Amino acid sequence: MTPPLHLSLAGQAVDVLRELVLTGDIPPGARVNEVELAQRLGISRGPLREAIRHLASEGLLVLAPHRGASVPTADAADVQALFELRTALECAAAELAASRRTDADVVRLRAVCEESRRAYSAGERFPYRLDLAFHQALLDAARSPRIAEQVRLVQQRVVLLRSGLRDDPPHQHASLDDHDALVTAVAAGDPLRASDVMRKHLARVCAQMLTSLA
Amino acid sequence: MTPPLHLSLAGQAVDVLRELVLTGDIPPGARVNEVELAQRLGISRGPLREAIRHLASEGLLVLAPHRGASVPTADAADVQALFELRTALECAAAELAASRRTDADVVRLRAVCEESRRAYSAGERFPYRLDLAFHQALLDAARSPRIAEQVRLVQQRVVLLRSGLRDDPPHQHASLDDHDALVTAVAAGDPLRASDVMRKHLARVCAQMLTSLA
DNA sequence: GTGCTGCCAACTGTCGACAGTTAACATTGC
DNA sequence: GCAATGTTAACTGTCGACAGTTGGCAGCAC
Repeated sequence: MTPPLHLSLAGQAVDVLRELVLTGDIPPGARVNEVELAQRLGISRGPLREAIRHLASEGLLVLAPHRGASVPTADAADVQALFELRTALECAAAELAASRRTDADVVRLRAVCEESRRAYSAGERFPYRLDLAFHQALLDAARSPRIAEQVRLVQQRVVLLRSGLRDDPPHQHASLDDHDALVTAVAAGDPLRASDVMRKHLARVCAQMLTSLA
Repeated sequence: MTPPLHLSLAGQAVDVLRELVLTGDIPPGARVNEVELAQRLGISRGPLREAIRHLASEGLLVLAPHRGASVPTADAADVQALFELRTALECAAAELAASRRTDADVVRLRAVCEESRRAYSAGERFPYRLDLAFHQALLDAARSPRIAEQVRLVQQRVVLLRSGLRDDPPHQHASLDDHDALVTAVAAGDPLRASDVMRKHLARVCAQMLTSLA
């Protein structure tokens, strides 16, 4: 049922390598050996190099001349800069979502929120998977393909940052409330409030990430 | 005086090819023949392919499997989506600039505005070069490297769109006023107004671009 | 004349090998 | 012992060639 979206070896290598980086299989700071990884993937260096350059353009790898690629490590300034970008994008998305949402969008957002609360009440931690699902649902409601694409890339970098953090934070309840408030603002068609709630939500997430970093 | 920032052939090819696309030397819709262009640049296909993929990641080329790269053509929906992204980014940049600007930033912004008015009064049209310089100065004042990087990429796409448009628009005086209003808001340290002015400015530019397209 | 079928040229995707550079190690002089 | 220097191994940057696919063209049937 899942058609091989990428027929080319380079395309497949992008997917595999992205997973290797995001799961921490290749940890931040580690370097990528082209010949070794090419053998491991059973392909030649050509397609692998294209995959490496592609992931570098997504920010999942950094390139140094004659020194190859490595997984980036982030300091506090990087986190702040990244969240400034994320805030710009997702606040705009929240505004647009509040302006353009359909009933189906609201239903979907509410469903994700409820599932999140169920999972949280069930004693488990707030699954990050559902957090991503919520933000994705909001992006769908915004109907702005380019903003959605950029948010996807930024979220990927955030996932990479999280992979370096071991302790899951205690702010999950606040995030659940933020999401609910966001849905309320979007459902009410209130772009300003949606943007404002999103801004505060991301400020909290960013602050928590900065403390986890230190 | 211009140090070869990219020693590698691939890096040089990126610069050359980017210029070929942005100047319209390779017009929108045209396809890129790897062997032919490689010979023309005096390099092999390997580095050129890397350059092509890089520009594709910047949105200056689109790739079709087994059909190579071509310069993208944009319709009204593309322009709108692009300007939604640009608005999200530059409004955030305007906000940050209003919060973080130094006296030197304000001086620089005012200088660019005055030079623009001088050039406009001199009978010439408002040089697009100075428009870019203004937005660049604003980004410098915002001090958000990731937002600045993304704006740079979006502006590049806008330049590509403009290359397909022959008639320069009559809204230049309005843009000059917008820029002045923006500087005033930034100098006053008023993020909300800066963002609002920027939003309206970009809405005007976008609308004008859409009419030029039709 | 029209539609289909098979061939063909052109181009992209991929590979293996060579050349150049970097960084680490060993060596030498002090 | 320490610093500077020569050496070497490993890795990246680059190249030319082969294989597979795509789209167009000619030829044939109708």
